[in-house]
Amino acid sequence: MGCNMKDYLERISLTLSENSIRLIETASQTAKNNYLYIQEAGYFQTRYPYFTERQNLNSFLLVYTLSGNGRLLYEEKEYILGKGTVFLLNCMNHHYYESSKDEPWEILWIHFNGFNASVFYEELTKYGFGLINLTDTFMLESTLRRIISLHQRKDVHRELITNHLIVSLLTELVLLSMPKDYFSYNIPKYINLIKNKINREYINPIRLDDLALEFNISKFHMSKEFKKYTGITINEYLIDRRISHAKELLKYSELAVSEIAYHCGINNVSHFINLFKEREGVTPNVFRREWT
DNA sequence: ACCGACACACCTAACGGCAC
DNA sequence: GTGCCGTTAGGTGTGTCGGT
Repeated sequence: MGCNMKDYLERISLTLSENSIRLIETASQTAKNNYLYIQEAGYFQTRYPYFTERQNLNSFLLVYTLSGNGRLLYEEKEYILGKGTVFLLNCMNHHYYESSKDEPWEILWIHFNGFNASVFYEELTKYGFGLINLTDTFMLESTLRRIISLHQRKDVHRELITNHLIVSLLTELVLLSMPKDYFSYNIPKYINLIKNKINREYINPIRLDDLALEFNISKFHMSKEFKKYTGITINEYLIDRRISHAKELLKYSELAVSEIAYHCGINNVSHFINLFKEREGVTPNVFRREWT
């Protein structure tokens, strides 16, 4: 091995209690190609001088503190790990964590990887890396224990179930880590009013200038805020609504494509076909044939 | 919270292809 | 030929970045 940046680094001091558990797994090819899968998992009761330092390991590490205190260094910042905190690391990045000197540090942890694992990590760190503090830790703790138990028992279906468990666990964490702004109670009123208007009136032409005028707000600001709180642009929302209605008419009516376009507020057939194909991958008629 | 500028997605119009 | 579906090119409205 050379000495370039890609080199794997690991320094460890394992100071563990006797009832600690470390499971090392070898996932099947199916799991590696299609699932989120466990590489290692365990329950550690650690005490000083327990520590781990690593870099360039192709794995994600989730650690949940059951009790005691730990310390984490990641992306040049220090974090104190108390009871109930969770963190998720990309082990390619340099990281160091250790048990505190004062009291034992008790943790549940999983090293995982797999299809789209990085998507969850990126989603979770979209607004920067941080510890996650849970008010209700029951789901997380029981899920981690169940994953460990599945692998201890060598359960026949462990890979499939573990995939499901990791996905739902990460989904929960992503939702919890979202900034408060993204929850409904902080959404400006006019965002929902715009949505309602589009839902009611998508058959008519709807222009940004008119919306801005109606809600007495700058067009630019309105566009930006709508995208921020809904994840899509106003026009995209409008088109989604129209295409959804079109799909319903294609499936459950005998109307011609040109008629359907008109009924959905798109007064130009060719444009309707373009939009439909772009979103559904097939033209309206092909879609109709596939569904009837 | 608002605005200017610019890239680009959207929309329109014109037209080609196909079935009848 | 006629009607309907689908493609394409070019003008225009929209989204977004960066600034106030």
